[in-house]
Amino acid sequence: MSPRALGKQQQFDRENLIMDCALELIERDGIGVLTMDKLVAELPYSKGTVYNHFTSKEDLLLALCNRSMDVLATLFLKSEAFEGLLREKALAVFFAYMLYARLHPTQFMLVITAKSAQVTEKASCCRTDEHVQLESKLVDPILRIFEQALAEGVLCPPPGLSLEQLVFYCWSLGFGANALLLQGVDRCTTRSELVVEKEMLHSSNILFDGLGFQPATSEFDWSDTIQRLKRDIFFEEVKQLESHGVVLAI
Amino acid sequence: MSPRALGKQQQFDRENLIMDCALELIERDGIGVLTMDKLVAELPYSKGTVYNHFTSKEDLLLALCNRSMDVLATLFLKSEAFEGLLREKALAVFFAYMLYARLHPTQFMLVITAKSAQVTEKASCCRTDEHVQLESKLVDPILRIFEQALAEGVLCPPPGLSLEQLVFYCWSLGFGANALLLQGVDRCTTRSELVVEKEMLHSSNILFDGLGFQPATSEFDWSDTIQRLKRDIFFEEVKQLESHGVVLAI
DNA sequence: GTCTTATTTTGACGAAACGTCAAAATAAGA
DNA sequence: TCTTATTTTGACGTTTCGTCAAAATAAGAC
Repeated sequence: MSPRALGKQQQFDRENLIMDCALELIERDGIGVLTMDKLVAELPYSKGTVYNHFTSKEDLLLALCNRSMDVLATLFLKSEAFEGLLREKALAVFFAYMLYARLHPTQFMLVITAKSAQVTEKASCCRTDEHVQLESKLVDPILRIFEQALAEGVLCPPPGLSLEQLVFYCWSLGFGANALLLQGVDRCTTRSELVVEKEMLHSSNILFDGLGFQPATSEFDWSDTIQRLKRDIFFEEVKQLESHGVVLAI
Repeated sequence: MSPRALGKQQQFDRENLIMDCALELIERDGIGVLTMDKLVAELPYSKGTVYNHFTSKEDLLLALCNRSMDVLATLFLKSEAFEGLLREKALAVFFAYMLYARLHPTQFMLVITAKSAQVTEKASCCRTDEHVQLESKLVDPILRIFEQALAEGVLCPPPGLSLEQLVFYCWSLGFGANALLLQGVDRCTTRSELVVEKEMLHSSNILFDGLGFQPATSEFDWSDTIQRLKRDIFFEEVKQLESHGVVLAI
């Protein structure tokens, strides 16, 4: 009597189409100007249909954020699978984070926006649940790398620090650096000469050295690691960046 | 014929009253629910008057953010004036940042909100100018501390890094740590056992060690510095925190 | 004390955006 | 072709933003 429901796949495709369109609008006009009415106007669906998929505008923003986090999680998994020393894998994660921030600046900023109470308060709870799960998915590869490094004895942090704490410091630095650099590129004089990719690597080197992650910066040729990352696992992403006119300074 | 204009002081007081009221509403109901109509309802002024002071809702939010940044800048200046080693002063800055984030969590989060394009796009330009100036005011004390440390030779960072870069790493880490910890306190399992004040200090120690800032963590009793900070220059702030039921874990 | 005039305050109003819901359209099976 | 479960539609009610003409205010002139 009732197999009249929409197929899962069809539903999924449509959600993605809506999100693509929303992202396009945000990239063109800025997030502040995004309007459900405008969105609907550019879509082959009506407002009611859009609201069938997303319970509110904020729900849509968080969905967009989640989709973006999933892309990042994939990059992190690739970093973990990179053939090399554990510290090289950890460096790869930072590199991946930087690549992601440069490739999808709008979506990176969206993560910050989506974290604000303004958004989370109004999003559907299944969407926020999904968000929490994705946070784990992001952190897990880093946790595993550090766990193994501790086990192998190549990571000798100051005593009294837990695994979670170590990962947290990395995450803080990575998030902070990306957030500050992407935001203020044109505005703040203090940052005028800072380039995302350079600072990301310098700061991760300093942090890893501070954590006693072997081999130390001075004992290894990290620029070679970067070249391998660019050539091997992140070839596609780097090419894509270059097609946008961005040539990495490293 | 025309000295009928409002006094500067009077204007200033009223702006502060409006901001106080807005902050109260935000702390009570969340930022997403803040409405100019509600704000006006709780104020002895009319909507037109409020719009005489703030060109838009976003302008008001940025003004609130700026006022808060000025409070933080004062704490940073106190840190710079702290009697002690340069690295102790630098530690004091981190400690001040943490104190501020704990004392005014709403306003700290507001800084993140205010950084989003959503807000900056719609704020008045004199307000955004003020914001840029305040960013400098915040960074300047840190710049001076590091500058002097370099001059005195107690700071020996890896070669090739500029003063600005060093300060930037500190800022990234401080911002990231505060932002992540304040946001996800109740949500993300990864952070469940992390306490703002502890992580702030651990992470700054690691960073400073990585930067070759003398004396190294292992050669000095930093907990004594913290005690002095709590007892001397930040006595008021710590007391205020305790009156809110927060006892620092350090 | 009253009049003039520059300035500020007011709140009703228009525009715009959000989200809803009754009615229309659709499509699968009887 | 008819029935019926489901989806789609877009007009509409509600809320919020920000404006602006009119009213109120206050300082000086006479």
